[in-house]
Amino acid sequence: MSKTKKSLCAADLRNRILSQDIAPGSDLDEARLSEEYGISRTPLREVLQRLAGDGFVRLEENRGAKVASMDLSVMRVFFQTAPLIYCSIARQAAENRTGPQLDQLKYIQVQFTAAIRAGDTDHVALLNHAFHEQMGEMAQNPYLLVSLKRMLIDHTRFSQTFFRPQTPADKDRIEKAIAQHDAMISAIEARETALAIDLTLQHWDLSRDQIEKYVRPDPLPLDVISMKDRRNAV
Amino acid sequence: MSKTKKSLCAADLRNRILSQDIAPGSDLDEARLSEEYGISRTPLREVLQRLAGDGFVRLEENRGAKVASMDLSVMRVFFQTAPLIYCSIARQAAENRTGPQLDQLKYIQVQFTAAIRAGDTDHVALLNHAFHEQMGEMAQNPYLLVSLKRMLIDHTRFSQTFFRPQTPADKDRIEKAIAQHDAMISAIEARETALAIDLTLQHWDLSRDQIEKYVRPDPLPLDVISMKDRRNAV
DNA sequence: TGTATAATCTTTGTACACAATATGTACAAA
DNA sequence: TTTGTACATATTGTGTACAAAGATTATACA
Repeated sequence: MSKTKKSLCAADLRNRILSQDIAPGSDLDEARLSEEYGISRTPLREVLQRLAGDGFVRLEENRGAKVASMDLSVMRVFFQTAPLIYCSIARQAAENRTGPQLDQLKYIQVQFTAAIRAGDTDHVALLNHAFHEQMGEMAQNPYLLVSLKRMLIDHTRFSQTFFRPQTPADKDRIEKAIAQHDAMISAIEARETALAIDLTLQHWDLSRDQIEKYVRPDPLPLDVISMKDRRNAV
Repeated sequence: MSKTKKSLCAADLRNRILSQDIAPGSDLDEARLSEEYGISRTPLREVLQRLAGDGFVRLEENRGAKVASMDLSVMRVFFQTAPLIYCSIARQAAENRTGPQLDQLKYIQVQFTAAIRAGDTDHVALLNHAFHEQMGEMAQNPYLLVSLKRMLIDHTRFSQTFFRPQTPADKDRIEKAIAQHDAMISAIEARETALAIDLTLQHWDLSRDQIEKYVRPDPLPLDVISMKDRRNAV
């Protein structure tokens, strides 16, 4: 019973960090959290240790746990490394996947699509996360898997806005992402390694563009008058 | 004071696992270890949680901690993945290393060489481990670093025999490894990326051959008579 | 004698109390 | 106004006791 509480706590903290419900860099108060989740401080601390091991939080001596930060230097490395890891995973997923793993991937994709159709934006990002984590499991490569998991923590946090469409163009991009997932499933099922890698690169390009758009949005108008001028000019 | 005891415990367990003083797959008894290191079970459990996060041990629900196993399937993936990770790390180490990091690498190499000259085989493997971990730090890529660390855990355990030379040929190989380390330091210092990668591949080849030789040793003689026959024949 | 089940023992998990350390605030001195 | 120090407060770290789960042994029965 209390085991459930503990794993529930771990899962909830995980999701809250991924969805930026708890902001990067923020402090986690042991006493508060242990009360919130109805467990004692001892097991809560163990949960934090595990989250630290998986890279969700960072433990500082006598200063408790902080949510993993996302500074600019990390972001640079993220963009640099993502294609390598994602493609390596895709290759091995196509080569090594098992039947049950594929079924699980399809099941996640069904939920993912349903969440988008239902406008359940909070879950969409987490289900997208689960999709790519499942691909990681399918690769059956524990060394690359840890890298992938680290990347996904940041990727999911970066792409929070991706699944909150504002414009029709945003909705198109999401539809494209769904289609790419479907295509990846087919490629992996057919063990078409080269295709799986190619689709992964396309999927990455789509996601990267969206993240860049979020990080470097269109500048605010300089002033109202210039806006009017420009509009008249057009 | 007790903080020291705790980190000492963590470091010692780490080293004992790396040097196979504690065998892969073996159980770790909390009560016994906490007594052995003079700390209470609570902090010891935290140490184990951390080691689990770093991939040294594996925690099982209500069954405590076991040292990470090394089965055949893992080994296959290890050989498959090592060049990718090691070369990626070498590239970025050459590109991103800082001065102090380089100094640290040189310092480790001095200790490494000295330990070999002194025949201090126990420490040699750990210093080799430290050398490659430091290269990982220099790459400044947290995503790849976690992969590298996982690889190094297994690599160090695999190559226990490497640094216990039996034949003159073994000693030659160790000298070659020292020279390769030195060359890598120079390449990284000069930021010669391509050279660093090339040296890393050579270093990997050397290590891989040695591991293979350990895993698949020369077969025992079928019987004494045949041995004599063969010797006379030669 | 072999198997199933109960009792016992061993080991892990949790709660809580207390100790150690860090943080914040008030006040004094430069 | 700024800097340094002492004290109060808050938060984290550790030890111990107890609860819960697994493993083992003993015993009953077929």
